[in-house]
Amino acid sequence: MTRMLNALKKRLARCCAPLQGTRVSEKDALRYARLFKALGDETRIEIVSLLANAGKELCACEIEAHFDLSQPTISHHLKILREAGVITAERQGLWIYFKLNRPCSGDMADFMRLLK
Amino acid sequence: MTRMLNALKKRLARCCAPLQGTRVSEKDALRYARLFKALGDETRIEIVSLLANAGKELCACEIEAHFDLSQPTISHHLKILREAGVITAERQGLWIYFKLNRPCSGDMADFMRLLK
DNA sequence: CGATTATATTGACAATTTTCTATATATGTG
DNA sequence: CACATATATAGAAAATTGTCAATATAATCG
Repeated sequence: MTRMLNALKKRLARCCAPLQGTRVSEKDALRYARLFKALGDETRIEIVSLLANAGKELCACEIEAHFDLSQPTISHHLKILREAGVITAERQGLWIYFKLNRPCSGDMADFMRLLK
Repeated sequence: MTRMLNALKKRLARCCAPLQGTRVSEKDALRYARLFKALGDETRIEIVSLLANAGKELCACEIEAHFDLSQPTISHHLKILREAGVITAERQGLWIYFKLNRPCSGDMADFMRLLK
């Protein structure tokens, strides 16, 4: 068997056919990763579930009251959720109210559509 | 104004009405957090998008070929995705094929339903 | 069996994340 | 203005994560 045939055989033995098609853009990959990173923490999932269950906006102190964590720690988690677009914040006098930003589930739906 | 009235006023000035209803269970919070943590990395999002776009299973070497990362690093990411139930793996001879585990989007749908 | 190839695991290091204490900022009250 | 309260920020320590080089394991081939 010639060397050429060996090379051909090796190519046929490839594990996968070559791929075409495009991957998600780097920009979208970053966007999705940021959203999921924000949700990838047990405390933050519970904050989100608290807001979802309340069905209304809650001030930071109410949220804090449900956790065994310091005020700055909860403030930090709220900031991460806010920056990822999962929640929004609005000051009313002395309090700052947080609520779910429902459009964010649009991003998640986009991602699920990607999965087909 | 008596001290009692002051205390009452303070209670009326509460930022939020007390909450009833139940939060997500701790078990579910962990489950969601693990899923989202797995997806909260740009490389892993791109692996998932690669598999989604290919529309078929891919062996590890094919996946590796799309990244500028070492083989052990990709292997590590594949393991995390596998353990979170995002992908499944099946050995066929020398190669191990990875494919999307579509039921995982059921978990995500559950979470989105939580958000209402 | 020995050699080769594909993938996984180990162990180390660097980067990032979570958490805290201490302090700052913003708003409201007397 | 001084004081109280709600939230944010800074800075540091501890835990977790992403990465790599080296090595191990598993399957195949001769």
